[in-house]
This record gives sequence, structure tokens and C-alpha cells, in this order.
Amino acid sequence: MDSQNAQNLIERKSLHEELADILREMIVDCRLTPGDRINEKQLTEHFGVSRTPLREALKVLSQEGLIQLNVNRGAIVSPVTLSDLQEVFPVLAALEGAAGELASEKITDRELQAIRRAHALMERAYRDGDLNTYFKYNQDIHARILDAADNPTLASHHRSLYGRVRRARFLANLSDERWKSAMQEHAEILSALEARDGAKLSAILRRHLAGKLAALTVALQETA
Amino acid sequence: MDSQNAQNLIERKSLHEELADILREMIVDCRLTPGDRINEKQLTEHFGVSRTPLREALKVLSQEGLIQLNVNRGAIVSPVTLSDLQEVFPVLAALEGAAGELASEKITDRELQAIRRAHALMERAYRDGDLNTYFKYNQDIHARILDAADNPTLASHHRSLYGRVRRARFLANLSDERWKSAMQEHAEILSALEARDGAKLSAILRRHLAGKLAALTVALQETA
DNA sequence: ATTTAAAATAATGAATGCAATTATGCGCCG
DNA sequence: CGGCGCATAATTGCATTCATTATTTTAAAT
Repeated sequence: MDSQNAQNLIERKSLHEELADILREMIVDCRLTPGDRINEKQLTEHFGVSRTPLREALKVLSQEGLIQLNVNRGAIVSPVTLSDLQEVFPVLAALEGAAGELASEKITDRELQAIRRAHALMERAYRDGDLNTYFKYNQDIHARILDAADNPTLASHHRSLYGRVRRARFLANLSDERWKSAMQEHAEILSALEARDGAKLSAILRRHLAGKLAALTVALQETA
Repeated sequence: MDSQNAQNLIERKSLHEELADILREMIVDCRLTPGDRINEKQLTEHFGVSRTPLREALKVLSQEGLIQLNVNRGAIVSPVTLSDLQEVFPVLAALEGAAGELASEKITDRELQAIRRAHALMERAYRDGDLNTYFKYNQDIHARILDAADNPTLASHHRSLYGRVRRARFLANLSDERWKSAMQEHAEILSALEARDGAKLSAILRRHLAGKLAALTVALQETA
């Protein structure tokens, strides 16, 4: 497209970026358990790199809130506590709300069509009771709205926060009730988007996330 | 209070944190000019440290959007362009809006009183035409609202974004007209806060920031 | 047997060194 | 005079080494 993007296409990543990418995925997928200590030597041996780029990557992840650094005492994978979620969700909701408003202004028919498709596939997954597929398309829709908002800063902050809460899905089950209302909300999301009604979409998205948090809160308190 | 906080009180910072703090301030105060290249050797000599912690600090600042890293080509201080501001302000507005809602729920009378005082001092600075003092208390009020929201994640993301746009104040003058409406908006902010009306406060804050961006846009287009 | 002190071990923080990439200067040719 | 190629210098990326702090182990003493 433009020259800036053309440069970006040549994906030259430094080692610490690659390490941050890999570790980020490991953390978000809970392959590194929340609360676990991070041993630098162990990781350097696992990845076959020296400590320097690894430590640089850890600084990045710490900045994203995925790990916690303690001077002279190493790092731990950030725990996913209820109070953590209650802290992050309002911020995430504000960002998604903003994304909704921006997306309403900017979204193209093509992008909208892609969301419609994802929505249909998500509905099918819901009917089939296929939670993983549901999750996949659910996330896909939110990602596409964010993408339509066309604001890299917004996207980057969202990604950082979302990484912190995504892990919660390993902690608690989705109740049938919540799943049902989430689907209802998604129908509203789609219709607001089709109407290009930014204020409405923003409100729905914020409510959607508030509902998600409420459900998580209940589920977590039950397990505990 | 608890052991975790007790540890935090002993502010043990690693070198890279201190460097990040210093550099952040230098950038936000425009003592490092936007667009300028960052020479590692130069900085290490200036601070009397080795490149390792400096480079770690640069990773942090890059993550905050204050500098831009280019593989094998070093870093530059992020430029403050109009399109940059237009990208950041909507996100900032969303965060301040969220802060307003949370603050409305949680703010104590004591905190509110402090904001009233800052507001009064800001009004006086406005009447005196003292832009610097105005700026100081203006920033103070927004910081106090954020503080009242009592959400570290929100605060940290806000700080990161605000650092990016604060520098714009060196770029364009505040028009009398804009200054006047900003004061009007601040009156509304205070009254919404006193009424603990979260939705209203949120809306005003978002409008406030939109107005700020609009004024900046005009001012920058005039200078250019 | 439990607690404490000290030594040994491990882990992190920061400095230095080396290799690879990029920027710069200069002569040369068109 | 301006563009191109090459050599050199400068700069960055990463590995290694040294220093400091934390943790564990061990042994002694109450």
C-alpha cells in the first residue's frame, strides 16, 4: 500500500523481539503458568540464545504486564487474580468501546462482510456447543472491529490488555446462561455495526465486556 | 500494610528503570527533540553506565511509544506529528472517560476537595493569563481524577499515552477561544464529579479531549 | 530436635568484548 | 557536477565475563 507498510513487510526482527513474541504466546496460552518463576538460564538454554536478548524481551513483557520483575529476584509470570481481572476489564471495555466508535466511521463493506461471515460461523459453533470454535470466531470478530478502527495505538494497547485477561478462560467455564447472552450481545454488535451507529456499538461493547467480567467473577468465586 | 506493599515502599530500582525514568522525562519535556537519533555510546558516556542497562531502558521506552527502534539502525525519539496526535487522542479520551466513570464511583470527599482546590487555582491562573500555572493545575486535576479511579492499569496506560501527546504543547499555542471553552468544560467536569455522575463525567472528558485535539489540529495546520 | 550462622551455590545485574550491519568519506567514472 | 563503488569508521546486536545479591545447604550450638 504505502511506503510505510512496504517497509514493514520486510519483517526484520531482532532476537529480543522474537523471544518476546514466543514468550508472549507461551504466557497467553498458559504454557507458562501464572505465578511461575522465570529462570533466565533455563530459558536461554531452551532457546539457544544468550541472556542479553532474553532479558531485553523480559523488559518488554513486563511493560505489557505479562510478567513481573523484581530487582535481584527475577521475574514471575503475572498471576491472573480476580482483582486483576476487575482492574483490567474496565480499561479493556473503554478501549473496545473506542474501537467500536472508530470502526463505525471507518469500516468498509468488505470488512463488514468478513465480520458477518465470522458471526455466522460463531453462531454455528454456538449451536453445535463447540466452545473452542466459538472462542476462535468470537476473538476474530473483536479483532476485526479493532482492525477496522484503523488505529495502531489503540490496537497495541488493546492487545497488551487482552493478553492479560485471555488467560482467564482457562480458569473458569462459560455458563450456558452467559453464553446465551453473549450471543445476544453479539447480534446487537453486528446490527449496530451495520447501522454504523458508533455510540450504540460502543455502549454495547462496553456492556458486553462488563457482562464477561461479571460472569468470570461469579465463575471464579464458585471455583474458589 | 501488607508485605507486598512494604517491599514496594523500599524503592529499589534497577539501573535500567532509572535510566528509563530519566529519559522519559527528557523526552516528554522535549529536551530530546522529536525525530532526533539516539546514540547509545553518547548516552552511556553522559550517564556513566554501560550499554546493557541503557539498551534495556530503550526497550521500555519503545514499548511506551516514546521512541522508535529500528533494527541495526538505532532509535529515534518518536516524532510528534499531527496524525500521531489524531491517533492517540481518541484512545486517551477513552481512557480518561473510563477514569471519570470509575472516579465517580470511588472518589472520596478528601480527594474531591483537593480537586476543588486545584480547580480554583487553575481558574486564577486563567484569569491571570498564566499559561504555565494553568497547565500545571490542569494536569494536576486530570491526574487526580485518574488517581481517584484507583486503577493502576488504567493509570499506566494513560501515562504512556499522555507522555506521547504532552510534547505537543511545545508545538502550538493555545488560542484564547480554546482556553475559554476548556475552562467551561472544566467547570462541567467538576460539577459532574461532585454529582458523582459517571456517565456524564465520562462524556465531558471525552468531549474535552476531542476539543483539545481539534484545537491542536487547527493550530498545527496554521503553523505549517 | 530445632534454630541459627556461615559457607557454598545459584541467580541476577551490569560491564566488557566481539561479530555483523550500517553509515560515511573518498576517489573514480560518466 | 553528480552518481557509483569501495574502503573505512561508526554503530548496533548479541555473547561472554565479572560483580553483587539471593537462596540453599551444612554444621554447630542451644
